[in-house]
Amino acid sequence: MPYASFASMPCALGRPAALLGERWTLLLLRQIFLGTRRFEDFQTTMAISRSVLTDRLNVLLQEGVLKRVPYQDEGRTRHEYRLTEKGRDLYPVLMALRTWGEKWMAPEEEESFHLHHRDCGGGVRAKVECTDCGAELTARDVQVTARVNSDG
Amino acid sequence: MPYASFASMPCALGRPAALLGERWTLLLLRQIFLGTRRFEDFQTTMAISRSVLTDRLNVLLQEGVLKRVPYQDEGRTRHEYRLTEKGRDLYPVLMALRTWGEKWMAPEEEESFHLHHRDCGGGVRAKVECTDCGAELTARDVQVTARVNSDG
DNA sequence: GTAGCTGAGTTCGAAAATCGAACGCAAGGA
DNA sequence: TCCTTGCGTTCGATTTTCGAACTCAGCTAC
Repeated sequence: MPYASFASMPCALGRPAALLGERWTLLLLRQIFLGTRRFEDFQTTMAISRSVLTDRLNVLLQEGVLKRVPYQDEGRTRHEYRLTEKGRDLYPVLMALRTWGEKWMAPEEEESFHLHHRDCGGGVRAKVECTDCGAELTARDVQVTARVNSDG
Repeated sequence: MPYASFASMPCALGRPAALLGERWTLLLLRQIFLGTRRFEDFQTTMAISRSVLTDRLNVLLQEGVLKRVPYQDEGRTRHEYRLTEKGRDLYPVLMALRTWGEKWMAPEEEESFHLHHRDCGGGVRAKVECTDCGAELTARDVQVTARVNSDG
């Protein structure tokens, strides 16, 4: 099975994992959540090759994570890449990565940007909870039950 | 900047994004959370090439996400790959991916495996919350403030 | 002891992905 | 008309990945 065919695997975790697990895609989404919207800015801040950047943007457009939005730049029409609702909904994924990174990959008190709740100024944290009782869950609290096939 | 050098970028989101954004790594973690622990089983269930599997396992070992644990198999000692505490802490990342996948990438009522809270049987969901007031947050509720440099 | 089996890699040539530098192009402006 | 800018495309060189074969250690059977 080539890597690309995971895009059609029957698993609600596997498909996103394959999509976002392509090289550059997570870093690209990070940059977008930080506010970058233009081809040129992605290319210079990430130092990604232009052809790969084109490809990754197109994949995310096709998946409906991004959309191209026209805007006026000194009288002429240009386009920028913006998150769709589907794309904005990836926020918990990025925040979960950041929460993990702060706990396990931060060398010291480094913090290149700070996030806080607009309303109350509090910090931001990803967590997993039970939809029923509301308890916060870890891997140990969750039972996996296979439904269709063993590779889930 | 080659892709690999993101491993040392000064960003608590960028470093994990670069680490888990390597091809196969997210799918490998998914497989581990589903219970796979042995080289041979990874190789056959994921259809990844053996050399790349070796490389990805070694990276995760080196990062302290996985550990090699000896066990007895018909009298002889073998090793299996298991999550460390750091690795188990990636659970919210995987759950955030799955929560997103169920909402946005599920073709129908497909569900290849089911997750539920051991104690009460409820469903499992990732979310982002304010550490202060406890409110559930979306990207729009969060303010980003640069600290060191603009590329975050 | 020696032949076979199995899990866990390693090796290596072919194919695919990525890089980086140059090129193309459309829409203004000078 | 020529210049600039943003946004790609193209293409040869390099790096990754693939896939099949090979190695090796520890057992089992004979």
